[in-house]
Amino acid sequence: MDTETRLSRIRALAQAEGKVMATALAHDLDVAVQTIRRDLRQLCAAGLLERIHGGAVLPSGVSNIGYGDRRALNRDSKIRIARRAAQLIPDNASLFLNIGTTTEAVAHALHAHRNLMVVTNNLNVANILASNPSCEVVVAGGSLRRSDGGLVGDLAALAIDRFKVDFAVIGASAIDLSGDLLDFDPEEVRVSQQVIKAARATILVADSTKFTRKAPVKIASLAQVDHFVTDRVPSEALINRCADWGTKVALV
Amino acid sequence: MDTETRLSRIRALAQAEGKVMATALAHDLDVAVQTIRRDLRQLCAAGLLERIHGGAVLPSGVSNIGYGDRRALNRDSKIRIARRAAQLIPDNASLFLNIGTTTEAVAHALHAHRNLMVVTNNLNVANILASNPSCEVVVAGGSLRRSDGGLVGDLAALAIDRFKVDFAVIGASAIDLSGDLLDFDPEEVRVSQQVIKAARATILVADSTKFTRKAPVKIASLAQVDHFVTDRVPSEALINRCADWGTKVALV
DNA sequence: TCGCTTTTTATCTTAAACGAACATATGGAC
DNA sequence: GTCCATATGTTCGTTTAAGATAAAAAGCGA
Repeated sequence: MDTETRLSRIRALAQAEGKVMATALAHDLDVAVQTIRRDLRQLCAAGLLERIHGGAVLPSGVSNIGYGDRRALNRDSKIRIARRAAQLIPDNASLFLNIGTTTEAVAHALHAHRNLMVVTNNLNVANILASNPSCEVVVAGGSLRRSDGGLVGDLAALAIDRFKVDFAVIGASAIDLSGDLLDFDPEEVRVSQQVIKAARATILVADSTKFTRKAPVKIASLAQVDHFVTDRVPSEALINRCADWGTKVALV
Repeated sequence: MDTETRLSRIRALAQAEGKVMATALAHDLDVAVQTIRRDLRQLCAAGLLERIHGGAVLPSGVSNIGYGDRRALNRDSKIRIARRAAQLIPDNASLFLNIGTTTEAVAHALHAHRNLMVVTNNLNVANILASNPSCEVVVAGGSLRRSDGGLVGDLAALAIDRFKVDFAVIGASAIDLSGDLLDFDPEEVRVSQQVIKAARATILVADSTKFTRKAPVKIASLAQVDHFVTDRVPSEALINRCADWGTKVALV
C-alpha cells in the first residue's frame, strides 16, 4: 500500500472513530509501527490530527479553544502574517475567511477593524469575530468537521454562492515550489475555489512550513492570488514567477 | 482508555453535573484513582476545573458555562427540562435544535447520546455538541446574532429546507394561555415554523416563566407540538386543551 | 482540641510507546 | 550500468503513562 492511500485511510478512520492507535493501524495496514508513526507525524504537522501516547486523535479544534496551546505551532510567524494581511484589508470591506489556523489568526488580527462583513465556513473564525461588535459575521452552513472547526459539504458551497466579496483570505495545507496551492480535503478545495471566484481579490496567508508539506488536492495556483503573505519563500525562482504573474509577495 | 478520551469524558461529565468525584470517576472510567487525580490536576492547570476535596467542580466566577446572565435564569429548571427532553430522544436519531438557552441546555444534556445527527442554527449549540464525538453536527448558515449566538436570515431557511429530521426541539420566548408559542424575531419564527414542518415530531422545551412573558410574533400553537416539557403549567384549562390536541405534557 | 478516616502528594516501578539513527529496498534520472 | 531521492523496516536508548506504596494533609465528628 502506498503512502497516499495509507494517509487517507488513516484520516478516514480517525474521522469515523475519533481516534486511531498506532499499533492497531500498523497491524491493519500491514506496515511497521514506525511507518505509522511517521504518517501520524505528517498528519499532525498538517493539523489534521493530534498525537497522543499510543496513537492520535482528532484535534480539539472547536471543542476547546484555549485548552492547551497546541495551536502554538509556528505561532509567531502566523501572528505576523495575520497582522500584515489585516493591513491589506480596509474598514468597511466584505471578505471571506476559510478554514485554517492562519486564517483564524487573521480573524484575531481584524479585531480593531470597523464595519466589516465577514463570511466564513470556519466555526472558530465565527467565534473569534463574534467579539468584534462592529463586524457582521455570516456563517456558511455545513457539516462540522471537529478537527478544525470547518463547515464543509454542499451546504457551504450553496451558501457561498450567494456572495460576492471584496477579499478572499485563504489558507492552504501545502504549497509546492511550482506555485500550486494544495489541500487534503476535496470538499474544502471546492469551497476555496468557489470563494476565489466570488472575490474581487484573493489574499493567501501561509507560513513557510507549508513549502515542506505535501497534500493531494490542488486548490489553485499562486498565479490566481493577488497577495501572498508569508514569512519566507524558499525559492528565488518562485518569487520571480510570482512577479510575472502579478502576485504581490509580502514577507514579514 | 487513552488520556485524551478520559479528559474529554471528565469535562463532559463536569459540564453536565457541575462536579465530579475522583473515586467515582476512577470506577466509571476503570482506572486508578491516582490516574484520575493526575487528569484533574491537568484540567485544573488549564483552568477548566477547580479542585475540591474528593473531586473537582466547574470554576466558579467566570461563566465557563454561560455567556450572559439570562442563562443563569432558572438554571435548575432548565437543566431538569433539558434532561427530560433528552430522554425523549433515542440514540441514532436526527434532530433540530433552534435558538434559545433552553435548547442549549438540551444540547448539554445530550452529551452521552450516541450517533446523533443534529442540525442547528445556534452557534452555541454547535460549540456544545462539538464535544460529543459521536454526534454529527450540521450548522445551518446565516448572519450571526451576537445576543444569543443565533444564525438567522434566509441562508438558515435555505439550509433547513434540505433536511427532514426525526425531532424538532424548539424553544419559545413566550407562551400565552391560549397555547400560542411566541417569539420576538420574525426571521427566527420563520425558521422555527419551517423546522416544525420538516420534523416528524416536535418537542417544545420551555420553563414556566415563559407563561408570564409576552412576544409579538406567533410561531405555532401547542396543538402542533407533540411533547411539551416544562416545569409547571399555570392553567388547568391549558392542560386539558393539550390533552385534546394530543400534546403530551411532561412536568419535571 | 484530639483522633480517625479519606484524600492527596511524592516517589518508585513496569511495560508500552517514542524518536533517532542506521540499514535496506524501490524506482527513476542520467 | 551508477547515482540519488524516497519509502520502509530494524535496532536501541529514552520517555511516557499509569498503577502501587507510603508519608503528609485535609476533613470531620466527638
